[in-house]
Amino acid sequence: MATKRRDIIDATKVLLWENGYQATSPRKIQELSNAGQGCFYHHFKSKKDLVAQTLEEVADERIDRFDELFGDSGPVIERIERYLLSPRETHKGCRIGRMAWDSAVNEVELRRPLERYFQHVESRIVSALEEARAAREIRPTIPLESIAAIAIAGLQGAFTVGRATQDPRWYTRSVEGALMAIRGVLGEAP
Amino acid sequence: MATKRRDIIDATKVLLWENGYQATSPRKIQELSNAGQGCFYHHFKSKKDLVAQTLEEVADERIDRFDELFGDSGPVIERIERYLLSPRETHKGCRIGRMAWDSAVNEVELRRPLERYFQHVESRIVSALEEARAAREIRPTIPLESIAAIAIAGLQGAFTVGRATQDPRWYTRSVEGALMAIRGVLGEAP
DNA sequence: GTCTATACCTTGATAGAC
DNA sequence: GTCTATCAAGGTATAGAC
Repeated sequence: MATKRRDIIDATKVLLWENGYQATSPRKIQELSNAGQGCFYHHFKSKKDLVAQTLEEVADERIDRFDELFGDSGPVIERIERYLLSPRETHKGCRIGRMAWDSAVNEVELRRPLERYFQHVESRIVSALEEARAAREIRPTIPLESIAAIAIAGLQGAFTVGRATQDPRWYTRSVEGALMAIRGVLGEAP
Repeated sequence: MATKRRDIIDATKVLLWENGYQATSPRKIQELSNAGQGCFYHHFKSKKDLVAQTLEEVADERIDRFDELFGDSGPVIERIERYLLSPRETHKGCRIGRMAWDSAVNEVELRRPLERYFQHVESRIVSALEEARAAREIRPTIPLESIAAIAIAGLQGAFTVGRATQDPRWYTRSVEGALMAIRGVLGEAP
């Protein structure tokens, strides 16, 4: 271990996902990473600075994970399915979307990774739909941006109702509903 | 003004919606409602107790508001439209769903009103769809519970991405996408 | 680069006067 | 029912030794 900078960021990732921005204190991060006060403030000039750097890493990771799931070929409905149906810790929610409901979202530096993530996912889904349409694989009955929006918001909303009710069936029903709806608007293959 | 109890609850509603549970301190509530420490703890035995009572009221209000929008007759798609397209303060989100991303959700007493709200909305939408199907107004191609789930999760997710990006277009696109998808699976009127 | 000590503020709650 | 005074604990950050 060259330096504790990495341990501090890793501990922050855990706590952010578990408890959000506001409830993640420097002290708790220090305890989890076994770093002292001085060490912490040597590497990061403030809690906000640390979290900004951490969220950029998290966005990178989640973007990579999305790309891995979504792939770059195959029937578009299957690609969307892999994104929506991949196993999740449903009660914890999306590492990125979760941050929208914290004071984190009020700071530009903390919001930027969230924008970047959603922008990426949206544009990848839309591109895939465009290719499928060009290849006559689908005959969508509504705008492609709307289809992507259903997938993305459907998943994020599934997390919200799942957490509010603490009942994973609400999550499942929402995600599967979104998927069925998307199938419905993709149109018949010729 | 007989007692300050009401002012305290009203101030709590404002602050909860604005900042969530964790960031809403007894002190800030006291300032906004012009009540002292003693007064506060005379009426409520703790912050959690106050918030539990406040959230029950908020759930009642939002349920009433939903019923008002959704109505009890007319084409079911129009009723769902009124729910999804009613004007909102999109950057603040749903007074109820918002609480799912706060430590509030870890306490049974605080979670109960959230469950009650979502349960109500879900069962009303499903009933309306059942009636419409019985009346041959619609020929749904997917389960009615799934349709309701798209509406509910679509709206909640729209709030999340809208807040994460701070761009109301994401909200609009998501809500309208959900609506188009629902139209797509309702089937043709005979 | 890492540690301990320290400082100052906010939080959530209690005590006791009026 | 309402007020002010007070408190212990934790949040965020700085100072200075090693």
